[in-house]
Amino acid sequence: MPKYYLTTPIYYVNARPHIGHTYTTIVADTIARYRRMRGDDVVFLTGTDEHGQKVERAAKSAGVTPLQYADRISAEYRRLWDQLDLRYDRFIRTTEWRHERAVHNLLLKARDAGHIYKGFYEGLYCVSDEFYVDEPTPEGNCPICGRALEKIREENYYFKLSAFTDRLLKHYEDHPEFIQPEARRNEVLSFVRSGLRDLSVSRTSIKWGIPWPDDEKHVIYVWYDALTSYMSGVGYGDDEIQYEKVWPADLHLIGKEIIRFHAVYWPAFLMAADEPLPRQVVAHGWWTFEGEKMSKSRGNIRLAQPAASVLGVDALRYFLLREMVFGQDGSFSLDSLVGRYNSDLANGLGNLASRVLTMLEQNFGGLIPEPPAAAPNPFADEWREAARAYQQSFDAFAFSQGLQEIWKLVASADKYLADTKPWSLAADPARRDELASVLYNSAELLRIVAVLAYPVLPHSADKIWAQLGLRGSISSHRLENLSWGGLRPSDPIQKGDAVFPRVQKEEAIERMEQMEEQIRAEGAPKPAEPAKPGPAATPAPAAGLPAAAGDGKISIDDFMKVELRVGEIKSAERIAGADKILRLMVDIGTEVRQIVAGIAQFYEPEKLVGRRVIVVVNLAPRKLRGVESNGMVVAATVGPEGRPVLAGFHEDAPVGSRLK
RNA sequence: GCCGGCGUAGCUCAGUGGCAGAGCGAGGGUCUCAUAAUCCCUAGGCCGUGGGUUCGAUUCCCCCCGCCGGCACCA
Repeated sequence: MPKYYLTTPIYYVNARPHIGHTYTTIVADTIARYRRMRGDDVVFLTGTDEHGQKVERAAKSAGVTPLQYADRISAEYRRLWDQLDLRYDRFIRTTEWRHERAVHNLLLKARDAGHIYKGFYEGLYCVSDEFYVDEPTPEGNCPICGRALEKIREENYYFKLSAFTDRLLKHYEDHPEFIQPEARRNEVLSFVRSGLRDLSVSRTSIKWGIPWPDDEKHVIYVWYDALTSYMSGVGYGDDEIQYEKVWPADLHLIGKEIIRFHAVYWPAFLMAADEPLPRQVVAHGWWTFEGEKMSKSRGNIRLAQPAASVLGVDALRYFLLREMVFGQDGSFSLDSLVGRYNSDLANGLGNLASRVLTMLEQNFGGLIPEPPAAAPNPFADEWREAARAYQQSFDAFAFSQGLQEIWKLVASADKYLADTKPWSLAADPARRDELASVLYNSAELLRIVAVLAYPVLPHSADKIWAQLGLRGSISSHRLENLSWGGLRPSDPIQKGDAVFPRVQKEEAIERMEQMEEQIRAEGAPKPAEPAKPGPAATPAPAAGLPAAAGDGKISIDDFMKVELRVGEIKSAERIAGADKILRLMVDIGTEVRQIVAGIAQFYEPEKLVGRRVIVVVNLAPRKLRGVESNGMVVAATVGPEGRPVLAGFHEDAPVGSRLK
């Protein structure tokens, strides 16, 4: 039996689960169920990523330890997966001991092979300003205070990512299926081709993480830590027998925002440690809500529970898989959710089951009829063709297409009934055989539909299965054994309630909205907002400078180091080759400064002239797009896209005045 | 700015060098087994704009417009 090991991302515990996490996990669950029906020995891993600064901060503001905080959110994820009956086989938490050991294992292998080096941030440092200086004055002094600079070295461990450029490219070349879909693959390709820089894989500024082996000042980079959970979750460094059996992963299912970590860094980390690479990384798109990006700051994040509880888990699964063209972005709206439910599930599959079962009850006393031996099977070719196309689609993650194939069979069954009119046949005792044949064929096609739909509609398929009087679990059915004639004549059916009762649209939507409100209000742990708006799922990979430590408070002296002055914009123009930045000439009283500001997408240059702004005048100069910037214009950062809003005054403030 | 993708019926999307398709929605009709379900008929859509290649282009090429993504750039 071939094994199939698939993973969802290890979800970051700085936020509660929403429809995006749920979508990924539902897709994974569907693939797992589908693969089992194909006869694979499936291992399905999910879990939580619990280290890093954001968790540290969120815990602090919640007044608990990071681990307590992580415990809480991690449990919430598991509770939700259980509620939705998502049947993962393994759940890994990055705070588990076995995981920590695995990370050390992998890291040491890479280090022993010479792919990790103790690097140093090397540069100039101003002791009095406590500031790393990128660009000193021409005399080699501090641009802020003018004092002499010291050369310093800040310890950091680096991973030799640059050395893997060629091997990665070759791997992509040799395994075109490694990154899916195609568009994502191209993006990764062009990213890698543009050249890779070594990656800092340790931090000294963060405490909440896995300590660096034999150097406890450092904590291991969160992504190195998180990605390794795909291995620690199946025994790496702990249960080698299991690990050997399960690894490498056959599929890492992820969202498109974390493709780089999975398609570039992760394979490089594995190459460095000489471990086998995963077979496939598949990135899906994002759900928008009624056309808008979902984000916390917009308050339009959709939770899964309302849909699941009003329409049923299967309805949610069906919608998510049917509505999104896999790989592209999809639009989630309650209106189309209920629309799909009523038209495809209630009127389609549910109604078909209902009419077939009723006629079996009325005409054959609730027993499967014996079709006459000579009766032809009108669906003989059709169902095979549909099953084939369905498999082809599901193998390619084209769930929407695969579902359409199944629904063609539902439509065929409905049409068949309309054509053969079993209710008329029933009126004529001489046509009893015909009636038996028609109802048998319809019920049998329904059985096949139930089997094919099982991975997406596990509960409903099981229900239909039982209603048809079939025994055992539909999940143990193997697709390769699927054949016509599974219903045994004389077996009793069990017509029960409708599988998908039709709902009144407005009412259903209202109930879901109320429920969402309620869940929100109940306020499970309210994680602290991240410092910057935007997708919170992706910790910045930048190998930047350590952030200020401490309790977050600064002294007035610290603040006074920042020299803010009133400036007036004398001119503003766009910079060729840069669509986000403007070149401003700003009068700050003593001089006119050239300042580059990232506001080009929101301000017309012409309208800025004459405007009074607040300028940080003692910032180290920096070149942007080849243009030197001597200072910074202060602006608020607003909304999910981080729109800048320039700070200004309501009363007259002379140019050059200092702010404090 | 560089790289890539997209722009087809009200909506969501298929599709091909040679009469433009599906599902949903909407309109009309029908059966009555069924969950006011089913089934049948109905969309006359400049296949984004302009140009080129071709006997012929929605499908190939170029320009433009619009939208989306990746990268660089938001001191």
